[in-house]
Amino acid sequence: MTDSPVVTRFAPSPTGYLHVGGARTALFSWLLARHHGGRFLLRIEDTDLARSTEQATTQLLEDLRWLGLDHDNAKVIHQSRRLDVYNRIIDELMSRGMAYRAYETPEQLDALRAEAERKKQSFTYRKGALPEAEQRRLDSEGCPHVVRFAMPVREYRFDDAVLGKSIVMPADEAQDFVIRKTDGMPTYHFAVVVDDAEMEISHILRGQEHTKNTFYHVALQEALGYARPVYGHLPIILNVDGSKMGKRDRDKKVRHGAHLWLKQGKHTPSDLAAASGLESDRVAAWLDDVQRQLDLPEQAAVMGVIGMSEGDLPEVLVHDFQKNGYLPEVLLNFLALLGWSPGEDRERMSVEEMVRLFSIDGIGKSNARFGRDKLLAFNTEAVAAADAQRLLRGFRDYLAVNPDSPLNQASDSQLSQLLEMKKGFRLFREVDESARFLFIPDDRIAWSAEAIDKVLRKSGGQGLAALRQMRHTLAALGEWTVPNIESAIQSYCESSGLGLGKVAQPLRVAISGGTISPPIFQSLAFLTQASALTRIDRCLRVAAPVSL
RNA sequence: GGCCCCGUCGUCUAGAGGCCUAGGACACGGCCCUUUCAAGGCCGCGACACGGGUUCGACUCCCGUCGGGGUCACCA
Repeated sequence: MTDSPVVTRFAPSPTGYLHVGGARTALFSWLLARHHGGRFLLRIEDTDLARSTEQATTQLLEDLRWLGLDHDNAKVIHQSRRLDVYNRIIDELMSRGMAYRAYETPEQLDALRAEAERKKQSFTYRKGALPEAEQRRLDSEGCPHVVRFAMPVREYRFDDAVLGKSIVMPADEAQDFVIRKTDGMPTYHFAVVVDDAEMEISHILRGQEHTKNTFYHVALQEALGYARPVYGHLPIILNVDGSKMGKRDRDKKVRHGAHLWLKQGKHTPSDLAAASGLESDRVAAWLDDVQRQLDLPEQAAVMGVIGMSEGDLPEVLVHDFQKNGYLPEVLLNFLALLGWSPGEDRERMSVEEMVRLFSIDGIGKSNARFGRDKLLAFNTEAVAAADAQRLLRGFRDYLAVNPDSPLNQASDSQLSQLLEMKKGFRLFREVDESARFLFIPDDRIAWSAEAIDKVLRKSGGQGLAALRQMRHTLAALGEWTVPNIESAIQSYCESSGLGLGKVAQPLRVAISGGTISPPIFQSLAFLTQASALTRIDRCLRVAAPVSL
């Protein structure tokens, strides 16, 4: 047992929203630190100038905040602001002859790689390709160059805490990798090693795609005299079908929906562009090329036009889960289970329990598929067990990222009332969507043709007849309360010999426009009597224009 | 393709040689409840990738085959 403090970190590159893979890596690192009473630090790896954005950083922080994965460094570290540190160390390495300038252009390197491939050899870059004199000449001319680390050619190995074994790289795979790019920025390999050492990181949990990089990092650590942290490489999270998970899946789904919309409505790509307020060329190119992706606002615009909603898309970003109405602690619980188990049959855990039970030993070695069914079930349970305050807070978090919902006008007590009415719901989105009709003006209710047909006109207009009767009964009601409404409707059912379903459904359609709503008595009571009657009258006009 | 990692129900997993006629969860199927959507109750279906070893004994150890994934950047 060592008593040196456990310090972990999450070090995302700000190139987009946080996705579930990243969230799980963050979670495991966070759990490890919290379990040992250590520290969890956050660092932004923004050394790729072209791809990093300020907005992504903001969103990343917001996603982590929503998840509740708090970091212990008040000041988040940005690598792009530490160039002087990296350059100082790189200069030092060069003066020690452990790093050198290299002048090949990307094209030249491509050619070398292609040649190696043709000879069925693997390409490894090693110093010495250039005669000493030539190297000096180029150095003195100040041509564009990268700096490479002269990686000592020998076997490297490290112990992987997740796999529970040591991983070896043979000497012939050692190569002089780039540590400073032509633009003067350090590469990931270099910045990561320097920063992890300076931040005194003790444990690094990261995705399996980094396994091979670890040998480079170990070599650098040895050259710089840094301590080696414990490494653990996490298995990958895949789609349900076994393919690699990515944001692309959502784009794919939207494109598919767009093509359907074009075909069914006999629209052209420029119609779509015009309707969604985008450039026609861009939309057309996107439709034809599966490699292209729309950015988020564009995606939303297109979805609006073709009638797709957030719930139709597979969630891959943490933000998507918030937007669809999951509780963050549920996402965390589910993500933790994807690749980690506390043993025995333990599954539903609060964040505190996960902290208590977490250990690297419990992390699995095989890739996991991300199935949303179980997550949904977890959320349903959690939401049923949560107290009113938690639900209200969760609902507000949901509404904050769904600014278009009319429920944003609702008061806290109204929201709590809806949550109570919809007991048994799975996602906040369901509560929202099924209750929106309660918050829009009477003259904005749009009746679904299908609902009117099925519930009101079918069976010789039985539904319409019931609705007309109920209109009178409800109009005659004194006090507009749930018990009064209920007893009025119940007694009508008895006297008419109709089942409650035959009466409730027409009413539901009349006041909501569709066939899904919170329980009917409470929905009616939520509206005013006048409003309910207005809606019924309008519905009757819409459904039976001839007979009126 | 080279190198590396992995392989238990459809999915996530428990399992560290006899506790296993392989446990749990979700999904699925059936029945019940029900004013819609949900929720709930009861019952059920369902896996150790394959082939060789080692052992008195293998889901557990070894080898091979097959399958999946990762990686081969001046991206992280």
